[in-house]
Amino acid sequence: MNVNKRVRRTPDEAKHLILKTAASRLSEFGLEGLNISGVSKAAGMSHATVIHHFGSTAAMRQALLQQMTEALLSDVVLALNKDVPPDQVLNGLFKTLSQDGHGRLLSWLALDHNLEVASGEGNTAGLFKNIIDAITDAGGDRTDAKFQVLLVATAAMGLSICGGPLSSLIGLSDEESAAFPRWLAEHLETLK
Amino acid sequence: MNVNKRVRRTPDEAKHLILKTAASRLSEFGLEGLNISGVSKAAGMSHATVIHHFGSTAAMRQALLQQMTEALLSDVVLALNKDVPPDQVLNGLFKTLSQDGHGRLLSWLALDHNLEVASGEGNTAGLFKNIIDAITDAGGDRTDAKFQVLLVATAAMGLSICGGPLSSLIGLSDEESAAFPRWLAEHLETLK
DNA sequence: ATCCTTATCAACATGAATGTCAATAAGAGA
DNA sequence: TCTCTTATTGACATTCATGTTGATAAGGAT
Repeated sequence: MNVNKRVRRTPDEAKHLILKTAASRLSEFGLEGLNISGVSKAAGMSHATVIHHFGSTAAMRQALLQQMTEALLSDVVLALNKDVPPDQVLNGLFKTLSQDGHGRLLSWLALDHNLEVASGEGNTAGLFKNIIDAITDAGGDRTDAKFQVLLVATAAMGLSICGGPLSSLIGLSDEESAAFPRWLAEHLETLK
Repeated sequence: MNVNKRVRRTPDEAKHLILKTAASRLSEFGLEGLNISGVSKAAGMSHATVIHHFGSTAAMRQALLQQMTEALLSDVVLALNKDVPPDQVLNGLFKTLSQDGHGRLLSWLALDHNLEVASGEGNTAGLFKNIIDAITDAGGDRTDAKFQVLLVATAAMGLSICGGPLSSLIGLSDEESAAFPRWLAEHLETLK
């Protein structure tokens, strides 16, 4: 028979394992899967352990969503910093927002009012300002630039949330769906 | 003192009151506010009454989401049936999807996998086909038309979910935000 | 080896949500 | 007025998630 050997992780290992499991459950079951009992069971530990490391369910949620938010911001910054040609800024923003469930994260944050938004202390506003500056520098009206950013951001979010079902409803083949970002990028040029 | 007189509603009245309260709580607290105890308390009745009329929490949710889905489809059909000029089809679709929390409804349905989608038994696909036909009839490539529909639908959803926060992050004034749909409609023309 | 920190867990207590049941009363029809 | 249907409710049982506590053991330090 099996002697129940007790595993002992470092605090960092434990937190990483827990957050990894929580992220998996979030994408599978939605926000309602983000509870201590479910996550602890899925991670193969007792729920008391999770509470020991995070303190409460709310704190665990907060930690996961903050981690995801930081990943999102990091990706956005990455997509913009490596001297991207100005005419590719919107394309990069779109691709980033529609990747890795970033759009879904934003939706969860926006749809659930009781989630405290772990916004990057205002530097996100500066981020958008940079994007708009980049577009405007290439020539064009400032309001037009803002509208373009808004269009790209909202479209990327919508696509990230239910792009699959929408594509099949509309009757887009897989190849066509894959070509959509390129189409959008090309036509954003003509918008200027 | 007040003799607690017991109100007696018709089944339809009761169901309408419950669903109305549930809708209010849904928009205020998100999906987690859609439980029997909260709704019954907000509606001023015992939770046993809600169970009597709907049977279970899941059934109540189902009823509400189905009602909202029907309202959404009805609005979309309405926006298209009244001999809309073809060049206004996309504009109408956008306005409809970004109104009345329709986009948020679609997000909830898409984000929460355990919600059985009360889809309109495939007639939604026909609906989109009509839209695309209308655009293509006015002249234009079919794939382009599909892309336009996808862009409009996703943007409307994204705007409906977090248009407010995004607008302020981007630095759009209220007047500018209000002008966005018109801007999009005008520039959709140039996409053809 | 021995000690010490602490990650882990079982057991308990608590509270909230769900669903059941029998009793009550409101209103319609005879 | 009387009867019958049933909407409504309080009380109860059950399940589940949360958080606490004391005990245990894993692993590093001395």
